[in-house]
Amino acid sequence: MRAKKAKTELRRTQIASAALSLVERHGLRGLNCARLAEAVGVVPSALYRHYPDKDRVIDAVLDLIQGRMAENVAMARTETGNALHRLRALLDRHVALVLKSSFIPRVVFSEEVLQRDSAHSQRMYQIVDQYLSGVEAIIREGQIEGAVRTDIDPKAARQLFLGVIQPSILLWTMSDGRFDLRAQTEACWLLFIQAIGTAAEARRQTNLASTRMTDAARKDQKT
Amino acid sequence: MRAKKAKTELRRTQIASAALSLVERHGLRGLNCARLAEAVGVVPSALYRHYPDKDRVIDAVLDLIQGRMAENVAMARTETGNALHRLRALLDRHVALVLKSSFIPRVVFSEEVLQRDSAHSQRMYQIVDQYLSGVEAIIREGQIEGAVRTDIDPKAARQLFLGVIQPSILLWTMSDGRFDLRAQTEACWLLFIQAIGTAAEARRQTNLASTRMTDAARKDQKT
DNA sequence: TGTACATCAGTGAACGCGCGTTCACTGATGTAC
DNA sequence: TGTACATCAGTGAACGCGCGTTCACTGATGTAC
Repeated sequence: MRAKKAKTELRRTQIASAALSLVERHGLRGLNCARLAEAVGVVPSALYRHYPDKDRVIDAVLDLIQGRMAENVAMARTETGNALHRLRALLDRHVALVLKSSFIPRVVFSEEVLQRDSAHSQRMYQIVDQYLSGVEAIIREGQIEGAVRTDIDPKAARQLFLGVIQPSILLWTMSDGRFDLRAQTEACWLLFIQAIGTAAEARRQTNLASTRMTDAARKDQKT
Repeated sequence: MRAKKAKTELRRTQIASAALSLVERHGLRGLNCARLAEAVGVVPSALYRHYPDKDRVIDAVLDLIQGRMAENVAMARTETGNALHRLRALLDRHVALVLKSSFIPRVVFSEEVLQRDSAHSQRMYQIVDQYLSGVEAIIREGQIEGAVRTDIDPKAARQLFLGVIQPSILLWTMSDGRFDLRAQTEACWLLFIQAIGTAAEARRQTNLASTRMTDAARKDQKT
């Protein structure tokens, strides 16, 4: 059956978002021309009317991913409460994104693209760097607000923020569900607060955490 | 030219270590039958006299990798000084391994294998878990020695230890050398110490770090 | 408003590449007598 | 100790698969007169 003709501008966005969807669900490995064409509703060779090659499609996917991550940061920054609350909100969003079975953070923070093609490495680096710039901005605000210690290096802190999430995602991916992603990031977050929070904040967050834990336990008993 | 015949037991180890060497230098992507056979000095089909398929070769590589990482942990644990020194030694070994252009840690702590085949995920999980068990053991020793706070969760701490290294390796890989791996892990290590070290140790390590930094600066001026 | 033509998105067959793997063979090495 | 045979590692050609990509074509859509 012949697909209805569509303007190339429309098709380009259709292809890009279909590609993103495939990547979300199956990782970059799951993105091939046959599947992509099927998702769009055309034949594989038709893709070449709109993109010169597959790498340009991947570029488009990276653009969309960058947008989503920027959105996550932007949303977190609108949260009420102090800088640590906003950081925590970003962490939760990140975890939620992973649990929503989205491959996006796995793709960005893994090395899937890197080895295949070093041109995409640059883009990836830029995306991660932009994300971490957002983290750093929140941390600096925290230093002004008095929630974050002023004697710590914001560059190091933004790096370690990623360290709170990334290893947990890794192990969660490997473990096939046995690894408790939420609990582990929660535990690492607590340590992170001990490292960067002012003394008062560190105490406050520890108390908050134990509240969250008993809340979760109560919820578990109910269900 | 016909290769000299060799006992299959010998060939098996030759193939495994040639495969490891390829993986070290080019990642798992760089491991294919043609290259592997060439490295061993036989023809591709000859490999099938010794391994039933490529996945069994990868298994052998994972065995070797597990050995290397276990060795790293074992060596670090023989270091003099307290638990934080030993942990720091392990961190240095890990970074050194990466800088020695070895792909090993990248392979293990990335998701390269995972998506291709979930059978290998299990093995990877096991390897990482064993590594982190070593880290956890050191942390618990630290709690007994009084170098590590007793009110922190060793499970979380071992996770965050990985978080000190992994994101830095990621960015270093992407950045094509622009990212300073040593400096960044050093900075994250300092934060990590703030999180898990007892108050006295945290102060001590901060001082040590500033000494290391001026040492490095002096060294830089010399060269 | 209708006709003639140009444009351009969609098609299906085919290509070339890299890859893991098979298979009938060769010939060196080891073993039994 | 020498001969006959079995074993088994190495060979090269070929296969099948998945993949990205090309190309001559079709036919719908838009445009000029």
